[in-house]
Amino acid sequence: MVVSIKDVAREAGVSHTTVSRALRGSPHISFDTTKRIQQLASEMGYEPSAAARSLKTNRSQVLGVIVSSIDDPFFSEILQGIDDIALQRGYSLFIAASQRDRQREKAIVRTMREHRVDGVIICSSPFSIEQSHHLSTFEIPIVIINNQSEEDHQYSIYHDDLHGSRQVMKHLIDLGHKRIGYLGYSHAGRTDIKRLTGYQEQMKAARLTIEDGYVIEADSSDLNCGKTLAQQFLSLPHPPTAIFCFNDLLAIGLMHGLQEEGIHIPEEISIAGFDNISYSAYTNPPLTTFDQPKRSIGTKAAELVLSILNDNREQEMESKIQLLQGSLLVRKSTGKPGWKGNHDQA
Amino acid sequence: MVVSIKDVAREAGVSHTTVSRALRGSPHISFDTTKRIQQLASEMGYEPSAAARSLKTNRSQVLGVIVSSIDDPFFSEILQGIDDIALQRGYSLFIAASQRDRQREKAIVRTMREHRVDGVIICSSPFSIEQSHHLSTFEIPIVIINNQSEEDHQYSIYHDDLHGSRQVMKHLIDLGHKRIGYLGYSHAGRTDIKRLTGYQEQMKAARLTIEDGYVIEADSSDLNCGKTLAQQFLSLPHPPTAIFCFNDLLAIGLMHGLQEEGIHIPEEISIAGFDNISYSAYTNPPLTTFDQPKRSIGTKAAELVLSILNDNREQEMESKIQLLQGSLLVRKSTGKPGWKGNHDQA
DNA sequence: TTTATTGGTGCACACGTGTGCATTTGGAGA
DNA sequence: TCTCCAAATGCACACGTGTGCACCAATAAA
Repeated sequence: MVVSIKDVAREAGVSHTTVSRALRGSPHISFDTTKRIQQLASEMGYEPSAAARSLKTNRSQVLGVIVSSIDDPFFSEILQGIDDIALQRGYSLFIAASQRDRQREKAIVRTMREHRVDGVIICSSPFSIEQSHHLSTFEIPIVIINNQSEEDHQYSIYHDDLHGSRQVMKHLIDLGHKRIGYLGYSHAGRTDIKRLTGYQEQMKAARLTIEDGYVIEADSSDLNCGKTLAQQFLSLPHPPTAIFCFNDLLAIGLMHGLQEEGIHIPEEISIAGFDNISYSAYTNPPLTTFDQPKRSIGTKAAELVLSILNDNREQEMESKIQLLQGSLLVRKSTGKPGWKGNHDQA
Repeated sequence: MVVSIKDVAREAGVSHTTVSRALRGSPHISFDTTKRIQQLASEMGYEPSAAARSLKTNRSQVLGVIVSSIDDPFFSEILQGIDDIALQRGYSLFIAASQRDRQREKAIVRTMREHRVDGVIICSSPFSIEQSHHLSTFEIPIVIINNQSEEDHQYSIYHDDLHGSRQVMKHLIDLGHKRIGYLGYSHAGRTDIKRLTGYQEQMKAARLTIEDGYVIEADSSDLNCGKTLAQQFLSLPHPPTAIFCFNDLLAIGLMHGLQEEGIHIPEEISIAGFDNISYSAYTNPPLTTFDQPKRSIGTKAAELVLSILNDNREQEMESKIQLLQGSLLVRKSTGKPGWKGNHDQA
């Protein structure tokens, strides 16, 4: 049997009002009564009903989180960050995976609206604008992580992809590479563009030419697209001696595909990833990558939503966009070109 | 402004009762009215308040999911399975990570009780019994995935670890290995015992001796405990020629540690994992492992909770325990012993 | 015309909690 | 003893939804 505030009241011989106040520590209630009721409620196993409270207060104490996919290690680390803050501040999380499926997105948004979620964190590459508008008309604060769409959003957390991309490219160029390829991910709008821009910019700055076929845009960021992509790079007239990948998953897949073709990494081709998911320290060779502060991104996002909720709304209405920076992580998958003799003619 | 059932009623010129019935498709309301009101509600952007409904119906349409850690790839695949069913059946998910921390567990259970979650799926290795009792006194149906504690739980989904462990061991023995080690995970109670049992049983059946130090129990299942463990195995008087690991994360970590010591896999030592997380197909060499049907485990668990909720309670009170089987997945990390000459004396 | 029936709708209350206002109680001051 | 004040508590309503029951109107049956 679920015990309500009235049950406690009956047991304590007071009105439910008194119980309500005592539990919330209202100054109108005498110290003795407060203590006695709190004690009793705890003994009776009372837990306030979030539903009833939320109905009355218009606060659900729930945050919605939308990711593209739960089992993408990149997202799950961000989720951990969000989870930390949420639990600590007494919020629960609705977590749902959009799977980049419009139908699912609609269902998710509907559910979150029904539950009157206090805020939403979107961390899903191509989350449709129309759905987020749908949310915002409900006056639900939304924070977008690494917003991929073209238009800016009022509250966002970004990772500084341009900076990261430059670092990776500088590293490759410093090693002496001249023929560098880029493996992108077409469904990641803005992020892919930033990383590609850094690539192009640094190539230009170093007066290196981007040959035809050096830039490939994958249409999935799974591990398993490595094989075909490897062959695409290898079949070029002058295959690159280094490939900068949009993220670690693609890099690992590509590395695997290249190794299956008998290519030695980094002796013949250097590979660099991006994001630093936990696996990439354990690949063979360990992957050089850019360490994006995923956990911080999660915590910052959660803190931002909560601050929007709790701060003075009027005063804080200016938009808040935060830019976080990571750092280059050099491991063993990158090295000087031609360690083992370069059998292609330049 | 959030629109309520009353706003719709006012607009439609009927009572809120009629609106409530029309939206739920009650047969008492005329077809025309029903259609008209549904249309109007949709135009006005009405979404029923889950809080109010839940208060009245005692159903929150929310399931709680407790995992040890969100960024463990094993759990996240199970989560995907749960998420699929939940979304499809109109349930939302509270997902929380216990991090094997008593304090967090308490907070999670409290939050779930407050929200009057309809059911809970526990998928967290060492979730304390005391907390799940705490939940069950609240009459919340609980399904436990791969229950680790010693006492059985009424509703559970298990993977057949004994079967799996036997398959892996048979594979190693068939390859001709005689000196086989086992790397376990001490915090996984029952699961570790089952896998270890399969190991011991098959060793005995093949009349192989388990030398001192062949069984090591790690106290973490992270990737990064590989190095020290590798040295532990290598420093044995007769190092094993094959090591069966409790799960893929440990196997990958160990493989990495061994490779850092210059050991060739599988030529010098064969490594087998367990679970088949997505990454294990992309290690170098690709990992031989046992494919646990993680997604099915998730969907079965979700379906089980929901069936407990919706079926006739009285009739279905018998306990339901399901046992799912996976299949062996032979990749490249296992091979015949002594391919490259075995420099240890037997 | 009256009565019984049925389909359609509204009234009023309930769910559990929070809050403005009224009420009670106890004690201090006159 | 009476008055006044403040501290402590209870009453009643509200939040948004669902439901038993009563009500009304229209039609069929008598």
